[in-house]
Parts: sequence; structure tokens; C-alpha cells
Amino acid sequence: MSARTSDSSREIPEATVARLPIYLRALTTLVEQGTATCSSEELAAAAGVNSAKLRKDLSYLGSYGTRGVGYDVDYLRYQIAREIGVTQDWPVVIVGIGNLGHALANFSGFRSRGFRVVALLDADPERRGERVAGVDVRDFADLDAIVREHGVAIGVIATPASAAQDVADRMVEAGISSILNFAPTVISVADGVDVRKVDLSIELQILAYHEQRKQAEATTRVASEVTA
Amino acid sequence: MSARTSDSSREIPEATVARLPIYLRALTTLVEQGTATCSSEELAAAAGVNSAKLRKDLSYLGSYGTRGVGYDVDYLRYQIAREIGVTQDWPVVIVGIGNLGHALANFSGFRSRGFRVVALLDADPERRGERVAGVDVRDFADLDAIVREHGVAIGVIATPASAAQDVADRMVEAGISSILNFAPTVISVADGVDVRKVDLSIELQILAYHEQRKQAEATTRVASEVTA
DNA sequence: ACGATTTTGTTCTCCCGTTCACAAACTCCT
DNA sequence: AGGAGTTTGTGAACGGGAGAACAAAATCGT
Repeated sequence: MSARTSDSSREIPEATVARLPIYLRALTTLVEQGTATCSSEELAAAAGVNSAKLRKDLSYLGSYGTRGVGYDVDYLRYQIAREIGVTQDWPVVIVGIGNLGHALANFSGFRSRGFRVVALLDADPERRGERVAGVDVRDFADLDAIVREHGVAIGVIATPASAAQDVADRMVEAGISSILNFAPTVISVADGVDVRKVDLSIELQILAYHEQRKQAEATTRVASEVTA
Repeated sequence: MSARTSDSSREIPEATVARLPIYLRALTTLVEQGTATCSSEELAAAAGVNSAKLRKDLSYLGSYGTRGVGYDVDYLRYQIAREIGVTQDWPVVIVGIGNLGHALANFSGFRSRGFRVVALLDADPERRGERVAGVDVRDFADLDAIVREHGVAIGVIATPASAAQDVADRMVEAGISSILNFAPTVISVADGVDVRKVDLSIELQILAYHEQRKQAEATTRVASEVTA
């Protein structure tokens, strides 16, 4: 075991990693439709990307296609799933069971993609005993025990912004090393811990910016037509 | 009106646009704390970015800082808000009032940032008459009338994946030109329509990939320590 | 009034990601 | 068997964003 650095040494670019789940979903749809093989062109169309980009992305994983033929849908699907790591089961805890926490707990896309919600936590005693999506809401203080028991590596923060940093600190302390943050605030964590954030209002604001530009351009065009 | 292309001709890079809302939020926090001025270093820290990047981002909007001093928090906040377009009021419709739709309708970050939910729509007759966050759930067929009446430009899709493309088509037809898509599927729209997507399971999968890598590296390290 | 100090705005360089274009490799048909 | 037709995988060119580094401009102290 020395010359064969074969497998895990390939460094996959971040932009590619972000697209692999999209390809995975497109392939799953194709499998359900009974499609056995597909070309890069077809798969790219289903994923909404350029076919050259798709091929380059896939090339980072290996050579799983056949020239002149295309890709075996089921085989490629498995390879991508394995590369992402969703062939194994990932226990997840959700902290903050408000409106959003409820929605997340009930989200079927978790379960179907290798994620299992092992605990719902909330600091508010009022919420305890409540049962959401078949899981009891428990005390946030139980975090340590739950992480240890289930070997949880991924935590989801669905609390108000004011609580997010504290929750993140406690998560990292408990041993969680990947955090998905829905709270509208920047959280800082130690090196080695990954944080991704999802912010509804930021997405809307980006749309608003472009919308404003579109509308401004439209009125400018009208104005110049009038003066012309 | 020819030499003075002054104002709206500045093309702001997409990466910068995506960060402006973060700066806006950080500035709002500073205002609430009663801070009058701040340096690029402080603001960058609050926003979780590099200070050089922050300054370059702000330079696309104009010269709103004072060398040797920093930025007037309230003034800069207003300038960014105006640039993004959140000084005006944006009417928004949400389609699909399931768990996620509920959470979105109740999300306070909408209202506080210039977005007003003018209608909640669902195709399921069961849901009608229900009242969420002070807004009645109405028939999806009313979309055209509502868009016309309120001048809605932004639509939010919170339906299952199977319905998303159809909803998007109807939205575009009704005159909506910016869509925020929460359904886990790729939707295609005409040119000139902006689509942004938020996908919970994709974010989790990206985290899973990195988590898997971290764990693989940890075991490799242990293995090599054993053989060493 | 003027130099020291602070902090912005901007230039320059590097790197990552996208896209084009084509060679390699496979199938199919004759 | 061999040529025509497909489709993948990749080398190379290109564009945009990130960060370092510095010049310009403001304040402050003497």
C-alpha cells in the first residue's frame, strides 16, 4: 500500500461538489423513468447545466462513461452517491423547533437522501414533549449525550439569529463538525468545522436587485423612445 | 443627457451583489447598537469577509467612506439598501402552503426587509379559507388577478417538485419575472426571468461530502500512525 | 502650518472555474 | 474488416473574482 494512492487523492473542486447533488437528483429521476443510459447532453439538460461542464465534473470522479454510448444511469448514480457519501446514513440533529424547524423535521428529502433526524432540540420548555415527524422534542441541554450516543456529525440551526452563535458553539463543543445554518446571522466556528448557510431574505434581496435593474432599464428604454 | 452616463451604468459583479445583503444586515445590527461609524475592518469582521474584499465591493457603489475615518453606518446602510432596491416595497406571492409555505409566510425577515406577502396560494381546496400570518390562502387560479392587482414581480415556489415547473410557467405567464424556488427540482424559464433556488438536501449533501473526507482523512492518519 | 497616523479606494497579480475544441474510443452498418 | 458516425474525456484559452499591496486623502497633534 504505497504506489496505489489511487482513490481518495483526487481533489474535487468545490464548484463541482456543489453540482454533484443536482446530477444525483437528475439521475434518480431518470432511473424512476426507466431510462437505462443517457448522454452527457441529456443529463446536462436535466440538470440545467452546460454539457462540457457536466463532463468535466464527472471526469473528476473517474471515467464512468463509454465513448460513443453515454453513461449507465444506475451505475453513474451509485458512483456519485458514493462520492458524496450518501450511501451511508448520516444522523442529524435539528435545533430550534419553530416554524422552520417543523418544516425541516417534516421534510421528506432528508430521509430519502441518507439523512436521519435523530433528535429535535429546543431551549423553550414549552416545546418539550411535543412530537414532530415521529421524533420527540428534547432539551437543548441533551445535545452532548445525543451527539455521543448517535455519533452525530451534522447539526442544523433553525433558531432565531440571537441564539445561533451560542448554539453553534455548543454544537462544536459536543463534537459536531458540519453545520447548516438557517439563522440570519454570521456564525464563526473553529477551523475544521464546515458551515453552510441558507438565508431566505438574502435570496429575495438578490432577486430584488436584479428586478430593480430590469425595471429601471425598461423605464429608461421608454424614456429614450419618447425623446427619440 | 449623453455624457452623464454617471449613475446606473456601473455594472456590479454578481459575487458582490450576493454579499451586499450581508453587509446590510451587519450595518443594521451596528445601527441598533448605536454605532455611528465603523472601519472596513470592523464591518468586514461583522460580515465574515476579508476587509479588502469589502472595500472593493463597496467601491462599486461609489465612494461612501472617508479616508482616515471609516464609514458612516447609517448613511452606508441607506446607500446599500437603495442599491439593492429594498427601500421600496416588494409585493410577493407564495405558492404552496405546506410546512415550508407556512414557515415562509410567518418569516418575519420578509416584512422587515421590504418584502410584503400579498397572497398565499395553493391548488388544494382543503387549504383554502385557512388564514396564515394574517393572509388568507386562496386559489392558485387567482394568480393572474393578484399579480395584476398588486403589481407583483417576485414569486416564491414552495410546492412539491412535481408541481414546480407548472407553477413557474403560470407565474411567468402572469407577469412575474423573479422566482425563488424551494422545490427540489430544476425549473426552466424564459430569458429575462431570474430564478434562484434554495435546496435543503443539496446543502446537506455538500456538508456530507466534506464530512466524509474529514473522517476518511482521520482514519488514514490513524492507520499510518499504526504502521509507522 | 505641517508631519505623523489612520483608513479608504484602486491597481496588480494569482487562481479557480467555465467554455471551446478536438483527439480518443466505442458502436453500428455495410 | 473497415469506415462512418457518436460521444466521452481533456488540453488550452479565457474571464472573473480574491487578496496583497500601495497611493491618495482625511484627521490629529504639535
